[in-house]
Amino acid sequence: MKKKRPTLYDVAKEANVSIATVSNVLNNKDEASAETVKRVNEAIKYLGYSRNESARSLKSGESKLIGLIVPDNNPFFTEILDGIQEECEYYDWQVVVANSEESEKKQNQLIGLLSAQQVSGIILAPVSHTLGPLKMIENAPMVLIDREVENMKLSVIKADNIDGSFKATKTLLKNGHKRIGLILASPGISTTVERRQGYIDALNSQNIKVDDELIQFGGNYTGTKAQMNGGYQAVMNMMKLPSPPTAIFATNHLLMMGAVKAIKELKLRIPTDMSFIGFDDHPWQEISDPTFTIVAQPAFEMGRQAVHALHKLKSSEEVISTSLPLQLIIRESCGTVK
Amino acid sequence: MKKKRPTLYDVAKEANVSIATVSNVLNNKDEASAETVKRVNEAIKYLGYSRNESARSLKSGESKLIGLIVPDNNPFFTEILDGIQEECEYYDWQVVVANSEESEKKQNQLIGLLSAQQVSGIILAPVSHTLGPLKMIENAPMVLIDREVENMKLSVIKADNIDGSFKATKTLLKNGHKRIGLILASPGISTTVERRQGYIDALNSQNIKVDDELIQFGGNYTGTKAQMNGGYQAVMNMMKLPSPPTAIFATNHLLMMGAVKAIKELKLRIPTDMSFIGFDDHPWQEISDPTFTIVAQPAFEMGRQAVHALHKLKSSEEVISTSLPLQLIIRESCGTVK
DNA sequence: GAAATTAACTAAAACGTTTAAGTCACTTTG
DNA sequence: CAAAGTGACTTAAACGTTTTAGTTAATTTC
Repeated sequence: MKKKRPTLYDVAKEANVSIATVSNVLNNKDEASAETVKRVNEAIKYLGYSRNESARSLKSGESKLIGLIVPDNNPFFTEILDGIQEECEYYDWQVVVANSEESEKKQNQLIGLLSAQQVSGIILAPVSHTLGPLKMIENAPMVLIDREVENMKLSVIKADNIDGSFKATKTLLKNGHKRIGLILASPGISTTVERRQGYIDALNSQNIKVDDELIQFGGNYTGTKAQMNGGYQAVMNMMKLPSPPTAIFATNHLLMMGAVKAIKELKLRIPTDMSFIGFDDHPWQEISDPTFTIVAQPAFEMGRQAVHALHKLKSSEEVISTSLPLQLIIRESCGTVK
Repeated sequence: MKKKRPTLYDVAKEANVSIATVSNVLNNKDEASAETVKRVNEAIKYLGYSRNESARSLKSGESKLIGLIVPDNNPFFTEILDGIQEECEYYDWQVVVANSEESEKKQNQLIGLLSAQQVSGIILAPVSHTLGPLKMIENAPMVLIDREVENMKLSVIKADNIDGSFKATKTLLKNGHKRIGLILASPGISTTVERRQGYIDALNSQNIKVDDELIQFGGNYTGTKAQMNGGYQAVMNMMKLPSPPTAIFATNHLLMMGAVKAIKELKLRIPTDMSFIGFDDHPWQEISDPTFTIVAQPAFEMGRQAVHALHKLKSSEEVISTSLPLQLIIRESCGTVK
């Protein structure tokens, strides 16, 4: 079954040199004669030798792995992963993907497990506003993605949520809506705070009073089903109000699906009876009926930049903070108010 | 920035014992007195010690990592990843996720990189019918997922594609359809072969002749956009036929979306003008209008079972082959023929 | 033409574990 | 009461690399 892999020593014996020379050849250290290089390379090929990265990483204190900790394997983070993988190819890193399931305890455990693996760095989408005992983050360079934490100067690659939310809300306002329902995820993460802020800023800019009953948190629970259900309940709650909203803005993909489900169940038609703006673009939104206006996140790019930031952090201790612009894609789901 | 982590040696010094004793305590070897165990554990806590997995894996020849190689980061494989992660928690493994982008060359490279990392095993969704030089697979135990390869007795966890496809086709036939368009992915993978077979079996069972023009391969290209486009083109081609299909069966998620897009562009209504069955269930299919009848794959369960099969393979050299049943979920998208 | 430099190597230590093989002071056994 | 065990340790080797500090012979320098 599992054969013993050849080692440097085997190659050295085959090529009649010392293991140091083989190592030099492998690392292009330019200290061997052309003839020796050739002989060593032939031996490597003949034996099918490849490095043992465990040994290397023991020696160097660092593996060629980076850790990615996401709170959920949803399409948004999958696209981020895609970007991360693409950029990692350049640095010759592999990605260990772990799921914190929005649990702080699990997140901290995972940070521990990953740094035990001697990962070269960690890309983290934190589950809350704060990071636990700093001890852990001393072990591996860390870059935050999508979400920020308070009081720490860490590199973070995120979206400009305030602006994205502002633009979406403004669009609804321009279409004449005065009562706009906002469906947010958990209040414990920075994206929620920012998306709420953008909404409030937009209302303020038109001198419309913020009605807290129109702001619902649908993401207090974890897991796909629960988040969808959060969006569903949020709509149900809002529509029971004496003066229900004429438009709804759902600030993530799962909340959006739950919300649309509720709207459908209530036999309200989009955009005729209800205007709707969602978050996170996905192909199906282009083919659904109606097609959905959404705030699109540059998830792939975020992934790429996070890897880049990690590398920067490692090579020059430089802390990078980027807010990438969000794009409002107008489709059919928001009309003018009746 | 990066602090040196304490080692066994530091703990040993702190607790006034040898490193062997510390190691024994760490591994619950039951060779130390209760008092010593306590002292060692205190030292571990005090110093914030945790194992260096690189050293362990150098010694043991095996890391606590497993590799997952997918051809694409799509929702299907993401759900598989979810299942893999859940099951890995039990075995205390972490998952390195790599993307072969449906390229055989890349796939083989990745197998090499992962086994260089001394992964405990590899879960692979192969990009073609054959596996390259066997040399590679001797290095790490391997379990195939979703797709099979020829002439190799490897563990494989897959879906019963023939039956799933048979059931879907049969349903369309029962509804009176005689010309059913089939949209397949790349002919180079086993799922395509099987889904085609199920379709043919169903037609044969009703004595309906197979028309090759109704079988389109939409997945010869790689990448999300390209696959969707493949589905789109497939529909466009079929609808140009003198006698176009009255129903379409798209055999994966991306092809389905492309196909629906084309149908929409052609101003055909589902299910009034065209019946439709898709593949892979996703929440949006429940809220779209119409809702879609689909063949659902137990992706999460496949992930779990793959990890389990890997463990079985390692512990007892037992090769497991499983075909999990597919479920046809009937919704609104397929009606009776006019 | 002796001293210094260079090219092409090699020997050995080190990274942090695990483990086989001791050691030593006490029991236990027959 | 000598032999054999046992409990609680320790020593040192080994895993496969990288790297520092040599070594040796050939070549350059003045």
